[in-house]
Amino acid sequence: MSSRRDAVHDILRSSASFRSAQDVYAQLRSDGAKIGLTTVYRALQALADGGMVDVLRTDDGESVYRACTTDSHHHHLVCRQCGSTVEVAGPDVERWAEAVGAEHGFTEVTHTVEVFGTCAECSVSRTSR
Amino acid sequence: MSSRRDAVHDILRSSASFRSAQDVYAQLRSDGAKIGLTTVYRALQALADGGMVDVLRTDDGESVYRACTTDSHHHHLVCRQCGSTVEVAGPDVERWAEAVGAEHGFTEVTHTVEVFGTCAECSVSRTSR
DNA sequence: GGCAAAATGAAAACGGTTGTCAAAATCGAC
DNA sequence: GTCGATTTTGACAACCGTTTTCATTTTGCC
Ligand SMILES: [Zn+2]
Ligand SMILES: [Zn+2]
Ligand SMILES: [Zn+2]
Ligand SMILES: [Zn+2]
Repeated sequence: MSSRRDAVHDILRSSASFRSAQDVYAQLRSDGAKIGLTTVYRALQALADGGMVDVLRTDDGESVYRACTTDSHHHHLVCRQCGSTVEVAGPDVERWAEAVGAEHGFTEVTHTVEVFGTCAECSVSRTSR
Repeated sequence: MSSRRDAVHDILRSSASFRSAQDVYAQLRSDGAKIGLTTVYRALQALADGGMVDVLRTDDGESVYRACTTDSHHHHLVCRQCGSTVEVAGPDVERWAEAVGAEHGFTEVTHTVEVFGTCAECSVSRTSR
């Protein structure tokens, strides 16, 4: 179908970290791909809508995308420096969120949970500097 | 000190839901206050920096602020419809986040956790429509 | 009062994202 | 293959929340 969408998807699949639209666009262009920024935005949106990629917002309001390997519900442990990400499961957290919602009479309860830190690699390069 | 900052703070303290800068600005103006939008942004920023108010980002990228009553670390259960918010504690979640970080060699671990749902009141008005 | 420092706000700039719309690629008959 | 209809594309403009700028006003202090 859409080779451009596949190209965008491929970039994400080959990256361990969350990537922004402009980021993906820049890499595609430097890889020689003939694609416009608008199309990258549309592709990412479509992939996110279809549940093919995960999205989250950075502190400075940028949307970043990642092709996670786990199909089931999960969360992320993200390195603040290098952006490398580990998918993590938290059954206790899932239950806790549901319970908290129910306890206060809330329905259709969802949650956003992200964990940030400095990964081992970045810790080393920082302390050894 | 700053009477404008207090005015902004007061608006937040008198509201149970998270409010945006423009939102607070509109209310202050309609209350007859003589204040500029820039000052509202600055006041909210200062309050957030000083830990006087909590901030979170909505799905559409807007920063919203709330003067929480709890001084200690907590999270929020937010109604998707009316925005009314309950402060919730989750000791288990705190421990889980720390553990997950440590398990993967991450240091300086922080987390963002928010629970969303439809509050009891909004559920009623929805079903009875 | 007089003066330096801080606060204020109107307007412009910013930056990520979305809308527009005409051109290009793709599809589906014939 | 041709030709028209449909979809996709992308340069550019518009959008919108937020930040910066900078001249003016207010505040704190003597
Ligand atoms: Zn790292
Ligand atoms: Zn979860
Ligand atoms: Zn509600
Ligand atoms: Zn917490």
